[in-house]
This record gives sequence, structure tokens and C-alpha cells, in this order.
Amino acid sequence: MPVKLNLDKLDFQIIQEMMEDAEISYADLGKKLFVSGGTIHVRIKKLQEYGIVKGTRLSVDLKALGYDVIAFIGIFLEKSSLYDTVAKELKKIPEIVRLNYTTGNYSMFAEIVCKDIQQLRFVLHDELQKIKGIERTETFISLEESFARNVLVNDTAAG
Amino acid sequence: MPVKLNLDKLDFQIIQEMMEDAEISYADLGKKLFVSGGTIHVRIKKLQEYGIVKGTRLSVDLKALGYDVIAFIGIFLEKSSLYDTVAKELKKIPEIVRLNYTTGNYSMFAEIVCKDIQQLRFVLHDELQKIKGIERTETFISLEESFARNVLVNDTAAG
DNA sequence: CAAATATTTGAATAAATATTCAATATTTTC
DNA sequence: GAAAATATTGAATATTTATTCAAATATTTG
Repeated sequence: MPVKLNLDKLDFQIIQEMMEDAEISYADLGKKLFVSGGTIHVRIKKLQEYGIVKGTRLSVDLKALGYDVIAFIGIFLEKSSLYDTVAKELKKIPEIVRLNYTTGNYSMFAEIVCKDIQQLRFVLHDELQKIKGIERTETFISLEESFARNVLVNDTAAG
Repeated sequence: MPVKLNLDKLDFQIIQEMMEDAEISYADLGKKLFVSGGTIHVRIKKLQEYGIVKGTRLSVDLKALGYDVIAFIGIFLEKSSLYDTVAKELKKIPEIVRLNYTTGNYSMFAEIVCKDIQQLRFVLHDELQKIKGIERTETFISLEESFARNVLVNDTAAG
């Protein structure tokens, strides 16, 4: 059972700012939000205790590293009861970075990151086809990412 | 023109580790990767100069904040030339956190994060429908996220 | 509205950690 | 394979920044 959350505007502002840039110091963030560094400290400690804040991650330019190809894959299963076993197999493919069980047309929805179309072709054709229970797949290759951002967090009806 | 990258195994190991946890100190990361803290320092400086490393982001438990509903939206446009104007309109909707221009069935592919089904309904029905140029949409609500992780980076045919 | 409780402030301090750098080791070049 | 160039080491240092805490403020409660 989660602790009853009682977050105010400042908590959400801290989260929003640090989702963009976690390197900012408590003092500087305090200046930005018109409170003292001590208050930022107390709030972040609270957010960590609540389990809302779960550390920081390095932001990396994957394109610059050569990971140019992003695609989405809609997956049709032979039987939806096969979800767990197929998910387990998909997890073994490192190029697949995300998998969701979805309503609608597809049984599951995957995101894949590759270095080039050859690698994508290999995963789709050689690896996915081997997995028992997948009926067929539909691939949507991203030609351009228009934007990717964080959700705007606030306290309307939260917690 | 990007600087010719010359990244070795250690660079990729540093990136991989810090994509999971950016709070680790140079000394500790050095221990983990069997080099000195000084070497980690030099490598990270290089990665920053290359523009590969772009700061750190706070990792937040959105579910705990009440953002329970994730959905994917396939969007059909009346004419694919309308992409830019529609993208601009979609960017104004804060619940839409990501938009890709894709090959395949749909013209564009969006991801949306909401607090509840009511909010999702509102965005789909009241906001998306208002946008000129959208023919129709297909929504896939995530019932479960099986996994979400970073791609495995390495130097095969990189940079 | 007074008392009790909780929160914020801001400066002092402690702690952590990035940075520096001479010595050493490794790799590359000719 | 010797010389030159480059990279690593690891300890010393400087710097940053989290942490602490008493006083001041603000908020809640009966």
C-alpha cells in the first residue's frame, strides 16, 4: 500500500525541472523556484522516500552513436494467452527496448532501436519469425521524430 | 559535420552504466570497469565534447504520481503533406509526449500519457478531433508495460 | 485567536567528488 | 624496435554541494 501522497505545486515543479536536467544543484533550483536550497533538499528527500524519484539517468544522443533506426512493431499473437511466453522471448532481443500489452488491433506493441536497416531486417526476419506464437507483425519505421518530451506533471486529482 | 568518433569498449561501457544510473561517482564507476577514476573523467569529458552525452534526467515513477494510462495512437492524415501543421498542433497537447512520422499504415504515431481514461477520452475526442487534417486515429491502450530499457550500445560499425 | 505544529530560511559545516598532474605504462609510428 | 606520442594511474587538492540546524515564518487546530 503506497503512503498517502501529499504533493504540492512546488513538488511538481521540482520534478518537472529535474526531469529536464537533474544536474542542477539544490541552491540553483531553489533560486529558480523562489525557495531556499534547504526547502529543495527537504522536498527531494520526501520524494525519494515516497519512491517517486528513482535516481538519474544519462541522456545520450543515440543518433550520434550510430543508432539511427527507430521502429514500432505491432504484433499479432496466435492466442492472446501466449503473451507471457512471447514477451519472455522478445526480452532476449536487445534491440527491442520496450514492450507493451495493448488493447486494439495488435496484441502487443514493441519499440526497436537499430543501427541500420540491415540490423532491423535481421531482427524482424530472423529473430521475430523464430518466436512461436507470433502470427504476424506490422512494422512502422520512424522517418523523423517530431518531438519527445516529458509529460507535464501537476496535482489535479493526483495521488 | 560531426567529429569523427573513435569510441572504444570502455566508452560504451561508461555510457551503458550511466544510462542506468548517472549518480555513480567517477571513482566507483572506475572500480566497476577496472580503470582509474581519472580515466573515467577523461572519457566522460570526451563524450561530452563529442555531444554524445547530454546531461542527466531525473527518473520518476509516473504511476506513483497518478499517470496511469499510457496509449499509442496511429494517426491517418487526409494528405501526408499536412504532417508539419498537424505536428505543430499535436505539440500543443501536453499529454502527447512523443510524435513520430512513420512508414506503413499510419502517417504518424503518437504516444500519450494521461491520469485516467477520462483524460484520455477528452484528448482523443475533444482535442484530436478538432485538428484539421487528421482523417482518423486508432488507439492502443497499454494494459501492461512488460519492459522498458536502454538499447545495448557497442562499437560494431559505429560512428 | 492563541497555542501547537509544521515548514522554510540561510548560513555554517561536513562530506563527497571532480579536477589536476607528475610519474608510469601503453600504443603508435617510422 | 627505438623514439615519439598517447593514455592511464592514483594520490593530492580544490571545489562543489549536500547536509545540518537554530531561528523565523507560516499554517493548522481546538
